[in-house]
Amino acid sequence: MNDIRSLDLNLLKALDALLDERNVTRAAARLALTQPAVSNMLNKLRTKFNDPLFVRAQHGLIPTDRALALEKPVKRILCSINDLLQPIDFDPKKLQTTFKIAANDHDMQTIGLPFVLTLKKQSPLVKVSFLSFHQLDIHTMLERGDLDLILIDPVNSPESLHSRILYNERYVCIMRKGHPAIKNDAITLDKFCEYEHVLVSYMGGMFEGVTDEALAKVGRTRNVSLSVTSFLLLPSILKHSDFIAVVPKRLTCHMKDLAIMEPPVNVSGYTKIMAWHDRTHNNPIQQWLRNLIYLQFNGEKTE
DNA sequence: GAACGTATTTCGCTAATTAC
DNA sequence: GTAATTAGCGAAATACGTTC
Repeated sequence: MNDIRSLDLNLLKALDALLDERNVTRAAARLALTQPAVSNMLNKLRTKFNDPLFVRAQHGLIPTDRALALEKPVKRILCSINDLLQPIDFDPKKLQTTFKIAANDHDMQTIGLPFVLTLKKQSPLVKVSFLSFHQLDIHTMLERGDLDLILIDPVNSPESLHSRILYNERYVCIMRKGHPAIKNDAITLDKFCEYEHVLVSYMGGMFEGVTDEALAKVGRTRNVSLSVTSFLLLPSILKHSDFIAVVPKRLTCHMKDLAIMEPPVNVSGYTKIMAWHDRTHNNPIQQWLRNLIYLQFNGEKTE
């Protein structure tokens, strides 16, 4: 009988895992079953949907059009069921879970650190895993539940995600205290362009950024002679050299022993958002997590 | 109707086989 | 060689009949 009475939800979980993994062995590992058990479930799914669903390839399985058509509805159904099973009221003190958040290095420091300190006071049993999102397939990881949340710029965020603005940021200029370019606790545009700069390029190898765009507008250039992949390297570089850097203002909270001043050119700031998948949109624990992060920067709960 | 025993079904395992 | 499928098995769950 091909109706809901004969449908085993575990078969949908198996189908979901098979669609993600395209491999019976890996799907079985994910479901904590043996490979033949999942092969058997696949056979039942084939009967249920009257379609082969997957055809064998040299390495793993290739989904049929029918299987691909089922992919999104199945994920949506499993997500809804998962939400149904979440407690309406939960006690943060007893909550035992791991939140997985992707962010760049300076967001881990400026957003992640204060968030974790607050979180641990409210939920001592919770674990947090920060992942550097560069070179990650963010959307797939969010869809599969390998990530809960990303901290990102709106321009780089996939459109299909839900998002919320955390804060607007502006840039400041930093260099070592006693730097020869400093005069009256400020720096002139000429001095700014005269000295060598260090720039952070997460993918590596870039020597131009928003500051160069701002300088170009006023017909000037600067000399970026050092490119690094992490903001965390900047303090030690700047302390022991005459390099200048332009960095997000929030980052300088952790750089008290450096000289911080307004850049002599109007560098556009940016907006930082958190983004999440529809899968977790209505999950009360995830909503609580998002509010906790939001409250780090904004006083009022609105979600 | 409750309790019990037996038959049947379902599920997941290991091992062997088959397909790519 | 790797990965999927099949066969056969045991354990657990479920269905059903019998007894009180």
